[in-house]
Amino acid sequence: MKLMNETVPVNFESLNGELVDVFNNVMWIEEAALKQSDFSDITLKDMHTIDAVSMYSEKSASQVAKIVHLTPSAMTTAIDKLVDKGYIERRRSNKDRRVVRLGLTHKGRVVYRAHQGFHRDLTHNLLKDMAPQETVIVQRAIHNLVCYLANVIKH
Amino acid sequence: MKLMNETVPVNFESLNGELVDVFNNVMWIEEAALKQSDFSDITLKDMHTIDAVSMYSEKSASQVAKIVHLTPSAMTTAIDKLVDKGYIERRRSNKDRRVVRLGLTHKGRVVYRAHQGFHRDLTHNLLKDMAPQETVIVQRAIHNLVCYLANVIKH
DNA sequence: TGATTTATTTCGATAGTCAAACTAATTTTT
DNA sequence: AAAAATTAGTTTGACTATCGAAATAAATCA
Repeated sequence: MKLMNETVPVNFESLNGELVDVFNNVMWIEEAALKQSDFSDITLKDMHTIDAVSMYSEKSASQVAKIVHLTPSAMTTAIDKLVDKGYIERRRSNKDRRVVRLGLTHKGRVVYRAHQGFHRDLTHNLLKDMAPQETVIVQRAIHNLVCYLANVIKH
Repeated sequence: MKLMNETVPVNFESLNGELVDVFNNVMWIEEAALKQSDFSDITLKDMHTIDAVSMYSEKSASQVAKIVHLTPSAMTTAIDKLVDKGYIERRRSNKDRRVVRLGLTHKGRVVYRAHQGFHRDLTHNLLKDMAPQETVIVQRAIHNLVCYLANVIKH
């Protein structure tokens, strides 16, 4: 375990604690919000699938599987469910008839936008009462995190 | 859907995107890191249970269940597994013999500290190359988020 | 004491996941 | 051009996590 030293700001531990809090809870809160919404028939994981399918590009099933870290077989059943519930459409590509192109239905686009709204609210609240030059610093911090995580991925 | 307006910094969308990235990926990265570690026999959810049991307080099974958002029955089986694997100890309270007090074994404390280390690394990297007065701003932002999420919980 | 509440466990059902085998379409090799 | 290898997706079977309802056990209340 690392010990604190003098160069670390005194409230490192409290920041760390709040960060852990955020990570442990966002997912659950998002899930709970979804259950109380008009789209209670899908889970947060379904939501992420819908998000990966997204609005404007026609991604293949395996591309989406990769994004959400599911195996192709799990993706198949996930899509089955979302097709049944009317959020996603399957179309066999004419170019290469092995591939399945995925797209959102009207209902899918509605829930996609709602989910985007949720995330925008988070971002707005992250920046609450911040001066423009302060928001830049926050942005740098989040960017640090993204870079670090990207590095962890490629060990 | 909220529209952007002039008071919002131009890179709101990019910050929002990176934040979504972080939320969608931390969990998965944490899970993957765990699989490659010496503790590949537990999942991230197990890790969060261990974290909730934590080092120094003797929490009951249902308290831990509440923290990690599991039903008591699911908690029972989750604990069974972690007891078998040697991470957690069950002790019946002498005060009230209905309640099960949970504690970490030596192995449990080791993995708990490793997990704390992971989170501390995240926090360190969030603050990478930041001046002390900048870290305060970042802390304020994260605190905003915690407060917002706490509000969402109690609708 | 008997009834009620509380903490945990057991049981049965359901849903999500993976790996392996399989189908169909495409590309490469010979 | 036929055969072999590759690729995209699906089906199947096994396993795990989770929940809700009922069971158990202990404490508290009337």
